[in-house]
Amino acid sequence: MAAEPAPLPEPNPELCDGHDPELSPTARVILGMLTLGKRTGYDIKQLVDKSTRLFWAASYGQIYPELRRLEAQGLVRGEAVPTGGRARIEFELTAAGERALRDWLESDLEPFYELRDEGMLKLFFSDAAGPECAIATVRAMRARHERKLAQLQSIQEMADGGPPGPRLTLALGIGLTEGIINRCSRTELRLIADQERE
Amino acid sequence: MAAEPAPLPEPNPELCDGHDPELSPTARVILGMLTLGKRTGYDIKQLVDKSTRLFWAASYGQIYPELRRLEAQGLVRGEAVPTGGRARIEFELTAAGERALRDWLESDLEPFYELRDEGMLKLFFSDAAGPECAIATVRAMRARHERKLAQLQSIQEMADGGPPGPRLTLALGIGLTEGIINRCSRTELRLIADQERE
DNA sequence: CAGGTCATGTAAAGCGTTACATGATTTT
DNA sequence: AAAATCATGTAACGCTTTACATGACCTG
Repeated sequence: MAAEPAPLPEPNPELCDGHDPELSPTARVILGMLTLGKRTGYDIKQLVDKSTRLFWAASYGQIYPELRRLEAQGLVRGEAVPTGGRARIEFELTAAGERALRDWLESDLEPFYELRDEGMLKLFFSDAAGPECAIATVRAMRARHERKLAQLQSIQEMADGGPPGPRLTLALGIGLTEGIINRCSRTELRLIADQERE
Repeated sequence: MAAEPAPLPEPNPELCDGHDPELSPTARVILGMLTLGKRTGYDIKQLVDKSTRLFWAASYGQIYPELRRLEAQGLVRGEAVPTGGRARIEFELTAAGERALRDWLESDLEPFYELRDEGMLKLFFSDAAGPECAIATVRAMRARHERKLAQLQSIQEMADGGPPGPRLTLALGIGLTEGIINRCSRTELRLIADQERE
């Protein structure tokens, strides 16, 4: 079984210094968003919420400290650009930052993937409750993904004229979500049929 | 080693006011797994790794303290059942635990859902790297889900004669994963075609 | 008798959200 | 004048993983 307790004495890839101590999760979105131009922490958060949020979120409490760290590492450069009396710090990628971003994008390390789906968990244990439990759960799952789909479709025009990366990602996301909704619908119908057969 | 000298947290930190302070995330899997009968913390971890892990994980560092907390809340009951000189504590649901589990299963609060997919993020930013980046990324995504599918199929016999909840969940999971793989394949082929057209 | 599995647990660190606190500017 | 938005940031808390530590039992 390929379970967790596999403490292989893995040869440390970071031993030879002079190279990136690996980007932290939030650093990846930040650097990525900065390829679009100079942004403030606030801007980055808005962008994330409008684009990657459904598969990669970030909060202020994560973004601001991380920007500081990235600046200390020389991967971004911040410049105070106040608007009137309003504080404002615009960040942009440095050459090292661009390199780090490309290194990450081109690395073939197993990309991180994590799903936490309470609906599936409820379905799994649904035998411990009444027979409508499974149906309600699947219905809730479908509803959530339908909302998600609507949201994705609503930003499609925005991505339309843009670069291929976001366009592709959106198209793939829409496709995946449609597939999920279909599966949920089918499961739901089958459950209802099963229930009525009794 | 008998872990008695350890500073047990206050026996009654929870108010005994007849209202559930909502199950913590890990508590949900634990209570659910205990519907299958008496289990040790170790057993629960094995079960999670073999069944729900792909959409709901749990680690020892979470399970053991949570079992203590659940016992303090009166939702589970632990009994020492040593095998020879080997320490062993089997837990089972109490009536209150069963009630809490049902309450959770039947609650219609928005179920938690969170996805963190580095592959999608890479695809989103793939314009900042070479044109093979997007292809490699989608290929890696497909590969991961193919592995996941194989794993799901490998446990299908195990679930076959069992209760409907796990069976349904597995079937849905397999369907979803197949859909994802298909989308990835199509995206991949299209990217390759696009690249060759130049 | 070595190596794997069973079984317990703790400590530290990382990642992340939430809530708070502050104040300026813009919109209604 | 109120409300929303822009913009910064911190502190507290919660969840989870990782690494560690211990030891008994089982199998080859």
